[in-house]
Amino acid sequence: MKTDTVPDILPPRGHDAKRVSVIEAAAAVFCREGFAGANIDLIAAEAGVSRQTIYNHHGDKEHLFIAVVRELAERTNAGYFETISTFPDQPEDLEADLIAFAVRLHSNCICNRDGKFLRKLVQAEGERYPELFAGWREQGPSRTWAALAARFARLAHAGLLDIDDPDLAARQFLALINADLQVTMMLGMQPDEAALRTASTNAVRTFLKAFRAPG
Amino acid sequence: MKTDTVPDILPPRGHDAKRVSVIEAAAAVFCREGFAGANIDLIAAEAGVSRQTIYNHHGDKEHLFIAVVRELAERTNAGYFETISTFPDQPEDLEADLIAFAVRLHSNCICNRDGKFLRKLVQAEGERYPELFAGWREQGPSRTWAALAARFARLAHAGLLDIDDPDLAARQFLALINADLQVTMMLGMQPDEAALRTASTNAVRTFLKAFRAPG
DNA sequence: ACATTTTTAGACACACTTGTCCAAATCGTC
DNA sequence: GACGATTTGGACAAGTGTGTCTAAAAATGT
Repeated sequence: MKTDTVPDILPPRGHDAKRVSVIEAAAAVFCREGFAGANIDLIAAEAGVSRQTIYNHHGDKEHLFIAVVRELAERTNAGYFETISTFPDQPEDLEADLIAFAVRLHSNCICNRDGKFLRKLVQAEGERYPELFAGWREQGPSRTWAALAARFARLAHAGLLDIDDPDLAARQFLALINADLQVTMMLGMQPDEAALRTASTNAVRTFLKAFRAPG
Repeated sequence: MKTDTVPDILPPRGHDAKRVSVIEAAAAVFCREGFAGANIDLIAAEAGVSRQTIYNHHGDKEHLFIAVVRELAERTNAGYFETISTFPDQPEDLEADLIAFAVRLHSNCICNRDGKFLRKLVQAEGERYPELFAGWREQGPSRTWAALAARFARLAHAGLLDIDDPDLAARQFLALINADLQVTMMLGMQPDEAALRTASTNAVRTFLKAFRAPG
């Protein structure tokens, strides 16, 4: 008879803890050093794990890399959907609510650890793993953009916005969000809260000048 | 007595030709493989030059990399200024002229070989060479944004646009320009002419909805 | 044509990494 | 406490890449 206090996840506990710790460390090192420059010994040390354990779990460097990207993509994707679910569908103050939403988007998705890592890995190694990143593109940006577009379409339907092409509006919203932070992010720096608010405010103001429904 | 037919550049001809050929090949390989993954033998082969020549010219891998970034930054910068000098200061058809300008910006600066390479190198290795990329930032984006902002300010002064903060408008113009091509560029793909036109048209239409002067 | 500089090809030492193997230690569970 | 599975550390072979050195070949300028 099984005395499962809780139907725990299949693999045992310590095993799993090490697994995520490896992924975490590998993500950091792959990002810092690139695929070729990443050193498995260093990843092992940073994960607090022996090198052999990494080989036990993932086989070789390439499979480890793939596992890292999949994990990051999954998390980042989940973060996007969760944040988009807080979109202001019935805003009291449209501008303020959209600004707050943009700030959430930044801190939960674009500027957080996983988001930054994933973006960097896509840019650096995208051409080396076409199928891997094609998959990311379809599961990630395509879906999240569509989700965001649906929310904007709803605001338009409610008469608050004047939007022809909701998909385009969603893309432009995201582009404007990033306008002030492009270079900062490019160099791997972390903008502070104030910068996030400023960037979001600037973006939303311009977005509303372009798309706010007349009247 | 010197019979200089033309006051040629100081270093001899073949020497210089090899120098640029090395930079060219190195740029390509550094971008494809990253700094750590780049192989000097491969660069030499791709440049049609012996490995020793590279060491003669640049000393070691790191100095070669620095030379590549400097060269790309210089060229890209020059391209930006040249293209910005074609900004429509006295437009006949504001929308059409701005769209054409945006297309030029894409094909001469953002999507061309040097621009793509430089962006990728900044993103991949920016954290490893803080001073190098800090220099790029000041000589590049800062200056080009200011130059573009000045042009927008002029259009505003002429009563064609309604702009509070020309610097912000310039950043947002560039951000909108890229809105449709973000993912494509991220994966290192080259958008075709039609995509460039579409992206530029979408961007300029929204930009003008936000900033066109009333009346 | 000659003198000087540059380039070339190859060999070389050295360091570093990956991935494997194995015996001992540790962990989780009954 | 004992059992099986996992982890560990260390040694190891094989491959790869950097940077140096050399002598011969080519190019350059006068």
